[in-house]
This record gives sequence, C-alpha cells and structure tokens, in this order.
Amino acid sequence: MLDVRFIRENFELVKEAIKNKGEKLSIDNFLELDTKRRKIISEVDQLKHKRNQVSEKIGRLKKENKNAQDLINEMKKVSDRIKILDSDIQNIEKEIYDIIIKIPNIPHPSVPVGDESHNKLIKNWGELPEFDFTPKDHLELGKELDIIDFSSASKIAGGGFALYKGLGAQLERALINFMLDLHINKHGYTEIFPPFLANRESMFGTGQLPKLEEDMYLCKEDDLFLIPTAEVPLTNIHRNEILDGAKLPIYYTAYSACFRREAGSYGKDTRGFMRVHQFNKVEMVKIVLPETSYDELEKLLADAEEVLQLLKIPYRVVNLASGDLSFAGAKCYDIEIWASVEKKFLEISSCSNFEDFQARRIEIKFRRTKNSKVEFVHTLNGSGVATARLMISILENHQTDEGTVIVPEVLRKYMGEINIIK
RNA sequence: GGAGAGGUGCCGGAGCGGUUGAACGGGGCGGUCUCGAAAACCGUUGUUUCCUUUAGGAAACCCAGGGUUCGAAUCCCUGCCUCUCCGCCA
Repeated sequence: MLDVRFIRENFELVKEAIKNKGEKLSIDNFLELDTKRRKIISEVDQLKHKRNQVSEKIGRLKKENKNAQDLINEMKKVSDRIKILDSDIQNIEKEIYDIIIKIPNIPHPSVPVGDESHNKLIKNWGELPEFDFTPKDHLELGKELDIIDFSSASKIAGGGFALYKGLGAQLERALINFMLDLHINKHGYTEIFPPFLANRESMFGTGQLPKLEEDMYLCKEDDLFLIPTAEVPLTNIHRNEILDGAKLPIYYTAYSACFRREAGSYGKDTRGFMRVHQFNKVEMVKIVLPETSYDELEKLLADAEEVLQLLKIPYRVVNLASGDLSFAGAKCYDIEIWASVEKKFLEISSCSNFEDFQARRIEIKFRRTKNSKVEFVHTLNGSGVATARLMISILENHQTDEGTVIVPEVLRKYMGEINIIK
C-alpha cells in the first residue's frame, strides 16, 4: 500500500507504475476524493472542538446546579451534524481505501520496463548436465526407486499431492534440514517454527487476500487459512509494532508446508512435482532499515543461491521486468533451476524487496533512536528454497545410467551417510 | 465443549459518565550533584490525522466494531484475544 500523501504528490509517477505493472486501474477520481475528505475533516474537527468546549461548560454548570438545557439542545444539533459528517468521511475513506489497496508498488529504477519478455538474465551458474544415455524424468525415477508415490497420494487426498517414501522421505527431510542449518548457522537467520494456519488479518497483511482467496485453502468453521507460504506468519510476527531501530535488521527463516489450491491452473506444468497443492519450503524474511534494503536484497539472493551451489544444481538468475513483478514487489529476482528431462528452467525461488509497501499495510515501523520519529521498515522475502521442484532437479540431474540417483554430498550427513539411492 | 476472570500508555497498575491523553510505581531520556559512578532530587516521556506552518492550533485513539449521551476509558451490544478450573483428545 502506498502512502496517500505520496500518491497525491506523485500522481503521474503512480499512474506510470500502474501502467508498467500491467494493471488495469483508473485512479482518476482519487484527487477529488482526497480533497473532499480533507475538507470535511476540517469542518468536523471544528465542530468537535466546539462540542468539547461546550460539553465541558455543561459539566461545570451542572456541578453548580445551574440550568444548561439551552446548551444541551444546541449541542444536540451539533452532534447530529457531526454524526452525518463522520459517516461521510467514513464513506469517502472507504472509497479511497478501495482505490489505494489496488495500486501496485512502484518498480525500482533498475527494473526493466515491459512484460515478461523483458526479464533480464543476470547470471548463469553451473554446467548443464549432458547424459550419454537417455535420462529418465523424476516421475519414472521416483516410481522405479520406490521413493515417490503419486498414486497413493491421490488415493489419500486426490490429484496434485505427493507421497514420499523411504529414502525419498529422508531425502526431503535432509533437504529441509540442510537449508535451515545453512541459513541459521552461516547466514545469520533466526529459525521460527510458525503456525501453518493463519487468520484473515494475517493473510490480508501479506497480500494473499483479498486478491487470491480462491487460491487458498480455507477452514470455514474457524475462518482460518492454510498458509501458502511461511512468508505469511513470518512477516506478520511484527504486525502493528514499532520496533527498536537498533535491533534491525531482523532475519527470520522457517520451514513450513505450503498449501495452494492452484485454482484454474490445470493443464500447465502440472506433471508430478511441477505443481502440487502441498509442498515444503524454507522461507527467508528480512525486516530492515530503508536505506539498506537493496543491499539486503543482494544478500538474500546470495543466500538462496548458495543452497543451489552447494547442491551443485545449475541455475540462472533473472531480474523480473515490471510487468512480471508481483503486485507488492519493487524489485524481484527469480532463481530458476535446470530440469534435464523437461529441458527447461523452473522457477524455484523469488527474492523480493517490497520496500515499505508491506510495512505500510501491516504497520511495521521503527524508531532509529529513543526520541526520533517513527518510520516504516522495509521488508524482503525469498524462498530458500522450495523442495518440490528441487526434487525434480536432484533426481533428474544426479541420475546415473543404472537408474540410481547420487545423493548430493552436503545432504549425506542428514541421511545416515547414504550416498546413492538405488 | 462446560464454568469463571480479564483485556488501559515502554512495563506494572489505578481510574463515582464531566479540565483523564489518562493517577501512582518502574523503565527510558535530559539535567543538578560527583574526579567518575551509584544514590538522591528536578524535568521529560505515545501514535495517527487535519489546518496554518520560524512556531503552533485542532481532532481522534484506553483490544476491535457498533450503540446510548450535550459529554464515555468509564454504561449497553457484537466480535476477537488472554488467563484459571473442569471435561475431552494428542
């Protein structure tokens, strides 16, 4: 959410950003509403000032047992007028709110303008594997090695779910632990183990609502949503708080299962692990000083990249163009890993700087020193990383001509030193 | 699920419907004292919005949202949350 004053003073810039993000939204009546709102507030504040003074006088008169009926009658009228104006303000503020809640964040100057064809490749890492045999895809490998069982999963829960078995389950667990340990011990994050359900307010705070309600699993009885990412609980930890600036930056990491209905996504990239309703992810969230957020974004990206480097999975990094950027993002790097059989890159991590867009929405502020005024923090998050697609890449890239899979070295200590899945 | 208690400022904790934005205590900040520190004493200590803008003035906020009233932290209703006891379950 942008600041009302900022919109008022940078109206053309905001319109430009809406266009560049590919949003269809007219904000032409904003300025009129904004002016009207301020005018009515001035009027009603004056009336309230009068009411406060006269009410005090009435109180004094009553104490002295004097008659105050004339004043009371007069104030009755004033109060009625105030009631009308207050409700006018409420209506206008609702209208304004409905507009600004739909205004996307302004892309950073370093973000390419245009649709996704303008995404800018930042780097390639690692050598794409070449096989002197016909490589199998992850579904085939998973089945033959008896480590991933999609058909049992669909018996239990329906399509779009996975069941890990034996070394498959161990491999999954190893990945999660490896990533958490890396972020905690080497990158300085604090581990959080959050609730996997979140209320409406939290979901709204991080922007999953109202736009994406259809994509969320909802427990109706309790009006709780299954979290689609640990970003929801992590970012909401400090909702409505004023933090001590000396304690920034704050780095949180968390493992969580992630639940997504993926409504309306049938037919596209749905095979196997490509798109599932429940997957595991280690998420990273940063709450930082505004002036540091772009440096922090580079570090966040590096933290996610290191996961892949240590697993020896080739990847590339893309700086998303304005039209491909998420609603709340000011800048975002996508990390895409190579799937050998699909012969394409799969998005596995998004590292975003939201600047103060999220913070404004959920009111995370800070004070630099004891007596300085409050400012909004900047927030960032990145996947570090999601395991489902990682599993595709590990199985497909590390397979041998014997149909076995070599366990990446860094995972072996989490798997009882098993080095090959056969 | 049943019964009860409660949600007040950075924290603890008061608050007959009428100078209560909020007593009192603690903490923080500034100062006096001191070679320095502690103690003591004095002062100060929230956020948001609107108007005018050297400087100010005004409004709103005591979990949230409604209501009663000339006037509400204080009364009424709804919701949310926390705590205690019982039951049930892991």
